[in-house]
Amino acid sequence: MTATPAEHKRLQMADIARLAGVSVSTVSRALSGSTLINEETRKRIEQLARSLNYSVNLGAQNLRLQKNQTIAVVVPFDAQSRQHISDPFFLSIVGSIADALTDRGYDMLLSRVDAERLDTAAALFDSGKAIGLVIIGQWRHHDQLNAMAARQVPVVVWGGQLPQQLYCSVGGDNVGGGFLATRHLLQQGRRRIVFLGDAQLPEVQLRRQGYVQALHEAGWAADARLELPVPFEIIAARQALDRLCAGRTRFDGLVACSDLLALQAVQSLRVHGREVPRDVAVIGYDDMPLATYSDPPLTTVHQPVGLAGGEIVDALLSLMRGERAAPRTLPVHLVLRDSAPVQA
Amino acid sequence: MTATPAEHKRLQMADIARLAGVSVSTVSRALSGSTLINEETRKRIEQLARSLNYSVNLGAQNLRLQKNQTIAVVVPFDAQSRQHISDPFFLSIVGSIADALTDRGYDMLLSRVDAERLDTAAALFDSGKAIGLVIIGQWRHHDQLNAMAARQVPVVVWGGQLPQQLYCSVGGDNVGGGFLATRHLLQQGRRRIVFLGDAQLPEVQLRRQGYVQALHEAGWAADARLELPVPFEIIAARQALDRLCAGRTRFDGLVACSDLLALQAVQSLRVHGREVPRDVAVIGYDDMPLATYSDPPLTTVHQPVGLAGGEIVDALLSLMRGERAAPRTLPVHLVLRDSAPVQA
DNA sequence: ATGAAAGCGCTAACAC
DNA sequence: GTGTTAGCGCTTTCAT
Repeated sequence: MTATPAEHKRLQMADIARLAGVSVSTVSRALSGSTLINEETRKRIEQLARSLNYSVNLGAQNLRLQKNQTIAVVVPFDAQSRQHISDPFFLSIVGSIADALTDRGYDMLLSRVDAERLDTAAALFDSGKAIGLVIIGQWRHHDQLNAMAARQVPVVVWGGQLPQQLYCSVGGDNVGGGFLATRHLLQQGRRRIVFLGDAQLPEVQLRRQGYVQALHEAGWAADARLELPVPFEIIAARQALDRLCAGRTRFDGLVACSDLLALQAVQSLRVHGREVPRDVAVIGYDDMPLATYSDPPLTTVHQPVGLAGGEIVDALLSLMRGERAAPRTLPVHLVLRDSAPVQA
Repeated sequence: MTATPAEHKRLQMADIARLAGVSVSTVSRALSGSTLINEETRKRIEQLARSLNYSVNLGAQNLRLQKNQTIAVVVPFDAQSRQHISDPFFLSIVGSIADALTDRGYDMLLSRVDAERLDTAAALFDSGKAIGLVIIGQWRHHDQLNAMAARQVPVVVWGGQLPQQLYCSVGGDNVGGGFLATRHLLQQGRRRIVFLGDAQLPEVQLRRQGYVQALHEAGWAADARLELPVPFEIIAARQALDRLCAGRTRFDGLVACSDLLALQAVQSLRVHGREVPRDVAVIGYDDMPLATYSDPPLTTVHQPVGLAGGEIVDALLSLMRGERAAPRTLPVHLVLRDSAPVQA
C-alpha cells in the first residue's frame, strides 16, 4: 500500500556495518555465530540488525557458500485437459511432503510441468534452483525419468515400482491394492468386476495387475469389456461411466483408481437406477477424507499419505548424500465401509 | 543411485566457454539472446549447452541482475495441535495460487510458520528469498500483519477484511456467507441455530456477524449457548459437538465454518439419534468436492477457490509494482443440497 | 562480434 | 578481535 516499489531499499550487510561502525566481515561473523568475535560487538550488531529487520541475503550467501536448501516438488499437469491441481490426492501428497521438508529444514519449491515433458523438470536442478526433485507420478514417461536418473539428477518419484527402473520411486503397493480390492469383491460373491482407470499410467497398470491376479486366483479370466480406461479427470470419466451404465455390459462390482472416480461411479449408477452396494459393490482408492463422509461411505484402499512425505524426502536426501536409494513400496490396506461391505 | 554426491560436477558457463573455444561473455550473450553476436556462434553454443544439459545458474544470475521471481506462500500451522497441512480448503487454495503463479511466470515457495508468529514470514522477504508473500489466513494476528505491511513488506493475506487494516487482504465475503446460511435456515422455519466456529479467527468472526445479522432481521437475538467455539481441527471439534448433542441445549439448525465441521456435526447428531435435515438442518462452508458426495449432500456456502489464486496473485503483483492494492472481497453463494433443503 | 574486467552481496582465508 | 581481500557464477560496460 505504498507508492514506491519497495524493491530498492533492501538493506545489506554494508549498511549494517556502516551503522555499527565496523567492517562487513565483522557483521558477517556476528550474524553467523562465529566464535572469534567480541561478545558485546555481536550483541550490538545482532540487535541493530534485528531492529532494522535485516536478514542476510540468502541468494548471495548461497552463491558464496555453494549451498542451497531448496527441493522442488513437481506436480505434472495434463496440458490437453488444461487440468489444474485439484485432485485431492495430489494435494494431500504435496501437503505431506511440505511437512516433511519443513521438519528437516528444507525449502520447498512447488512447480508444475507438462505431463508429457517430465524431463523439463530437470532444469530446476540444472539451473541450481533446487538441489533435488520430487515428481508426483510417472505419467506416461518412465523413459524420461530414467534418463534424468541416468545423468545423475537427484530425483524421487511418487509412483509405482517398474521393471528396469533407474530412478528411485516411492509409492503405495499398487499391485497389492488392486488385489485386495478385487479379492474382497470376489469373496463377497461378485463375479463381473469393472476396473476403472487408465492403464497407460504405471500406477494404474500395477493395480490392474493385482486385479487380474485376484481374478485368476479365483479361477476367472479378465474380460476386456469390463476395463474402462478413464482418466483421473472427473468430467471425462463421468461420460465414460454413463456410457457403461447405459450400455448392456453387465457387472456387479467395480474397482476404481481413486475415491473421486468411485463416487462418480456411484452417482452414475444411481442415475441409471442401480443401487450401491446392492446391485454393484464399489471400491475406491486413496482413502481421502471424503470416503468417510460419502453416501454410501466408501470401501477403499488406504494409501499412507501421512507417511509418504517422510519416505519420499528421506529417500531423496539419501540419494543426495550419494547413497543408492532403493525404491520403496509402502503398505496399503483395505478399509471396509458400506459401498462394498462384508456380506454383500 | 550413484555413489558420489552429484553436487560437485555441475557445469558452469566457463566450462561451456572452454569447450566452445570462446569467452564466458560470448556464452552469456549466446544464451541470453543478445543481438550482438554471430548467429552461427550462438547456434553452436546453444546446442553445446543443450547437449550437456547446461542451464544458467539462476542464483548467480539473480544476484547479478538483482532479480528474483519467487513468491512465498505461507501456510501457518497451529503449533499446539501440531496440526499439519491437511485441511482440504487450505490445500485447494494453495493449488489455486500455484496455478496462478505458474501462469504468470513466478516460482512458488511453500512455507509453514507458527500461526502465533505470522511475522516470522517476513524473513522470507527480508532475506531476499522471495519478493512477495501470500499468507493463508489471519489467525489471531491481525496486528503482526499490520506491522509487516507498515514496513513495506509486499504481502497479501487470504482472509477477511477488517477495520484498521494496513495490509491487503483477499477473501470470500464472510459476512455475506454467514448471513446467507443463517437466513436460509430461518426461512425454512428453523429457530434455534447453532453457530460452529472459533470466533477468535477474523474470518469466523465475520461469518458470525452475518449470522447475528440474519437473526436480528428475523427478529431474534443471538443466544450464547448456541455458539460453539470449536477449532478447525477435527478431533477437538468432534468432542465439543458430542458434548453439545449429549447436552440439553435444544437446536434445529446449524451453521458450520467448514464442510468438514458440518459433516462431523452430521455424524455426531446421528450418533445421538437425530436426523439431518429432519431434526437439524446443517449448512457447511467452502463447498469442497466432498460436499457433493456426502451423506446427505451438504448445503454449503460456496467459496470461489478457483478465482482466489488469480485474485491473490494479481493483488500481490500490483502491490509489488508500487500500486496500492485495496482489499478484495469475493462473492460467495449458497449451494442448496439436502442437508438443509428448501421446504424443510 | 568478441574478450577483459568489474561487481551483484556475501564469507573465509589471511593479515594485523 | 577486526579489517582487507579474493572470489562464488554470472552479466555488462568498455575496449578492441
